[in-house]
Amino acid sequence: MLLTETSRSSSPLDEGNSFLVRKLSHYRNLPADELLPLEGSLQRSRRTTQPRAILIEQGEPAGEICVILDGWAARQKVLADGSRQILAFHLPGDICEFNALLGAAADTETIALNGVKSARITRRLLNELAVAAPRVSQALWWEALSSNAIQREWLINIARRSATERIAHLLCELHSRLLLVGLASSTGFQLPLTQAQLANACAMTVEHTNRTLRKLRDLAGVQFEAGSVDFADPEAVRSIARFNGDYLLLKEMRSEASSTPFLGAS
Amino acid sequence: MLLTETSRSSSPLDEGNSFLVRKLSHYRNLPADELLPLEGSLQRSRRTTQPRAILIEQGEPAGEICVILDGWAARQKVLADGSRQILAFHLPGDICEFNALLGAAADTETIALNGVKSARITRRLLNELAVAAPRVSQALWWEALSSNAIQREWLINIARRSATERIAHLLCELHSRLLLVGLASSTGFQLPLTQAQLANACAMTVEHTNRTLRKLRDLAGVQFEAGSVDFADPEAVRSIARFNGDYLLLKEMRSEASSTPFLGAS
DNA sequence: CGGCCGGTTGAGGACCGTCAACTGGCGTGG
DNA sequence: CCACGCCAGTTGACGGTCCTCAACCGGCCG
Repeated sequence: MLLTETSRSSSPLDEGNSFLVRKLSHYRNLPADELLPLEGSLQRSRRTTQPRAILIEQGEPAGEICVILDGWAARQKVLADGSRQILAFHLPGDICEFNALLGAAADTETIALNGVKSARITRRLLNELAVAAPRVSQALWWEALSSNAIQREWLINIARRSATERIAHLLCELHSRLLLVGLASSTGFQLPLTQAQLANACAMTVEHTNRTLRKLRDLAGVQFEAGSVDFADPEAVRSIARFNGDYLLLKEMRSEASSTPFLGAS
Repeated sequence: MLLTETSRSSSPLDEGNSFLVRKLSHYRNLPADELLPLEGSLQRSRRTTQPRAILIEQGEPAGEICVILDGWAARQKVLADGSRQILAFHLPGDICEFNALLGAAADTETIALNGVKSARITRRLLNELAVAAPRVSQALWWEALSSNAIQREWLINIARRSATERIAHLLCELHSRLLLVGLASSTGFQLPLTQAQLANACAMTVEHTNRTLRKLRDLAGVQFEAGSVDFADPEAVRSIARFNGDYLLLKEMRSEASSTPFLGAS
């Protein structure tokens, strides 16, 4: 069965923070006392964004990063002709706009795909975590690496794979990422995307995406309905996609990787 | 005329460091005394790599980053079938594998395209710079942002542009980046790439790349010969590519962007 | 000399985009 | 209440961009 946020939050304070914490804990063992400052801060900076509304505006020099507590977001670039290209999907537990920490204006915009609950991590908090919670700090930066690796894999997806492989690969990636935070079963997950958004992310037309989805259903029994996906045979889908999830960097960090990146107040 | 490294190095100590320093100085005004530790370190860690040889091996958990002092490199991912996809070109003054700082094993390999002179920046040096040379440290991290932005733009290039636009856009990007370090004239630059490498980076076949280059020559007078490119009409090429270089983040950093990222020793 | 590599050209076809039309669901407003 | 419009999804016909396969050229080097 598919887990939802509310069905698994244990305490009021914990509510909504757990996806990020759960993911970070996969990277590294994190003692509870190190997690408290992060969890508290996320709790205090919660906000809600409506579907289709802008979560992070282009040109916004934030100086803080955005954590998706619940819901899906998409990072996209607005092109000269007004069209948009989706560059990344942000799922619960993901961190958006790591580069905002340097004070750079975002050259992309991030929109909410469905109702999104988010929170912010300030530069100051990151500084404090680097000293007071080095393991948490490391895990956060590991997350940034993972995010870059996903960006690179998207390039490969579009550059080298056929339409069928491409869609299948994206679905496998989303499945793996959602599994990590407990938002997928072994054979399916909630997918709050229209075919147009799926098409955009895969650099295809809507029509061809539609036909490709049909093909995936015929080939591997992939079911799309009512905002959810079900893999009748997950291994078949991964095989079609030639999916290898190593790039997600999900395997545990070597703990002797003793660098603790943090931001110093200047 | 095209400038070469040797023709513009002023002092022996300065030799080969100047491309990085020149680029960083575009981001931010850097006092000479802050630059000394960086320049000295680069000087001490110089190494040379032969054409086609591996500069950074896949799986290598470096803990230090690599600076291209001279020559071109390519970051590429080896796929399951043994083929490779080029993800980025690294030009003189560029920094490779920023993620290596966290101790992550590289999931890509970086090869030298021609003879490459490189140097390393250790985590320890970055820590010291963050304290002793905050402006240099900021500029280095700004460079990392620029590198990520280029990665995103490559996705857009492959996702949304036709073959002609795609090649033209890549050429415009390389031109802008080389101009920044003084390695291009207003109408051309040295291009140490085979058509096969150009094709790979643009996700096209060699044959179609060849025909596209011919088309670019017919449309905009772009000349390819003997490892160099000449734009008869640079503005025409940019127009074909719909090139807008804002994503390169070349405009000067706001100096009130007062975050000083650095790595703390743990 | 022969082999290899990079570049070039041609013919044919596949994959995917374009254009067009139609469906069903949903909310709005007459 | 139904009419209407809009949006997401679906299907078909057609065409173009780009890939595949094949061949050839010139330069370089052993």
